[in-house]
Amino acid sequence: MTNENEQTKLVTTTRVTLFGSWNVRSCYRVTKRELIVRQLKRYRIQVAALAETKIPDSGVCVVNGYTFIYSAVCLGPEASAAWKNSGAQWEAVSSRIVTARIECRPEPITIIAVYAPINPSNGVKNDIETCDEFYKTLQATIDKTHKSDMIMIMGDFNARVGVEQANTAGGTVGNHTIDKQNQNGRRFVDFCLFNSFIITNTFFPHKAVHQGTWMHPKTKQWHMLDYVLVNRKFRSNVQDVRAHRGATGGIGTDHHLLRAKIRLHLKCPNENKSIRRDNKTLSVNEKFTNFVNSVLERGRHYFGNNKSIHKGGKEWFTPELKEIVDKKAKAYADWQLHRSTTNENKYRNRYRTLAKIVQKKVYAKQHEYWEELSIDIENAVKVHDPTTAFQIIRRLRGSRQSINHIPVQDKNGLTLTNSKDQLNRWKEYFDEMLNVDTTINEQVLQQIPSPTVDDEELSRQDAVPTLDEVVKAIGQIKNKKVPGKDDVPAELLKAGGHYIAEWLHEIICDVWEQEVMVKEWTEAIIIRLYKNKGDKRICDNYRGISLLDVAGKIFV
DNA sequence: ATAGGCCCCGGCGAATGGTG
DNA sequence: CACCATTCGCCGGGGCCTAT
Repeated sequence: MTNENEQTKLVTTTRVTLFGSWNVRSCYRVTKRELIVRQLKRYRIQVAALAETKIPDSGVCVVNGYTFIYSAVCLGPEASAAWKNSGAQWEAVSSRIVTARIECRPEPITIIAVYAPINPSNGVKNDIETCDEFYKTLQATIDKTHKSDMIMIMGDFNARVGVEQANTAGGTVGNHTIDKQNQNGRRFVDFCLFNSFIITNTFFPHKAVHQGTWMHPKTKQWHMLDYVLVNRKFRSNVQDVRAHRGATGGIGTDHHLLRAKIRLHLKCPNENKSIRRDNKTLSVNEKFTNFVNSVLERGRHYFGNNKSIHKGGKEWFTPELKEIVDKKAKAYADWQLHRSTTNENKYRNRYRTLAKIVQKKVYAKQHEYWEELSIDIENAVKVHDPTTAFQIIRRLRGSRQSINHIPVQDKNGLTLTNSKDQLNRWKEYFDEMLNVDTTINEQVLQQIPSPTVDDEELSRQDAVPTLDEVVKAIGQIKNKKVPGKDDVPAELLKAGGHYIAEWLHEIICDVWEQEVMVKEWTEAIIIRLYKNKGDKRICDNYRGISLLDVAGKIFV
């Protein structure tokens, strides 16, 4: 899909893969994500490190074939395949650092996407501490990588590398710098020296406009703040690094896209081994991942923050919208061209009006899709559940023993270690919700009249809560207003009522039967499911309720 | 039985606060 | 200064209650 035509023919083993580093200043909304993907596609970037995504959680989602490992890495289709092929490892070390490992030729590559703290202004203690912490974490992360790997650290370092460092820094810094060093810059170069990384940006001669990635709003000076680092021994693999200004206007950001040409070959499977069919051979975790993928992603659910979950996909981005976004991008380019001329204001205003229109339209679109979402969920649940999701759940449930008995090997591989953070986070959510809603908790629990039949049922068959019970619980919640909050789930329940209930039931069954670990997983699912509604209030309530549901069943 | 009032909510723009 | 997310405040619609 990308660069077959030119490079592949030359030398097959050394295909060029394009890497990007981009401060996108939010990829909070899925609309924004799609815009980003669009630009990445345009620049044929397979692996991108995004900075300032403003996504508080970590996790994985897919947009138009691009895999977002948020909060910071975005993988193109091929890279995604290669990544999945090599075990889909990722880790959100901190909110500022995300790593992913991909099998490549000649060496596996560890990508570290970073977003460094801003330059501490005149020794403010807090800032310095965050910087220290950041570099400490980064160092620790590097220490953990495979020694033979090619390591690429990409991202917004908020550091300025000085001309004067080119000579002193022992080959770490090239001759093509544009800045005076600042405090972060010093730290940054020290760090590179220590780990023998090279700052690839500075090795390639370009026009100044193709080097700077960010313009200081006041001084109008362009600075090089985004960097691509690579370990020294892989220096020769880097063919070029430069900034591309064209991508900036398409999404609202003030940073330019930094693109690196790296000579390496992504090891993707010739056929993306049909993911869902061969379940037998899959480990539990893979099953789980598949489950999440197939169900959540199929329904196009994006989780991450309560507002940003909705179906993504093809249709919202209409030609009309596309056109206007392009127009906006063009307007931005024009504006940049006329900076500090008499006409600047004209171009600026044009850009601004266009930007406003785009914002409005995109927003409208998004809302349309939220509207459709309930239907979407219903369909997803209705159509895909019986065939895939439910099966997977059952299989999951069926392989309960294996979950319990399978040694660490199965669990540790990818999902567990890497998403430890996530699990903890979900747990936090869980705890939080429970704590916050304790009052409601009681009320709701009282409302659930603990049907006697169900008690028998419970003890009789597998001690699972029955579907009835779930339905009833939901019904109760729906009918009866919870004081202080409103009877929100009605909508969603109306849309997906029965199926949702079944779904919940399945999950609760799992929760009921299985160990803590799995419980947390399923809770995660539940949370995500209910976060899908998009609206914050609904989310909160629903999530609360669903958790209460689970909690009620489990703990009472 | 119907009309009118009240309340609640979602939608939307403007203002605000925070960030680089 | 530009951008982003959030909040505030206003408006209009619909449901529900009540008064005639």
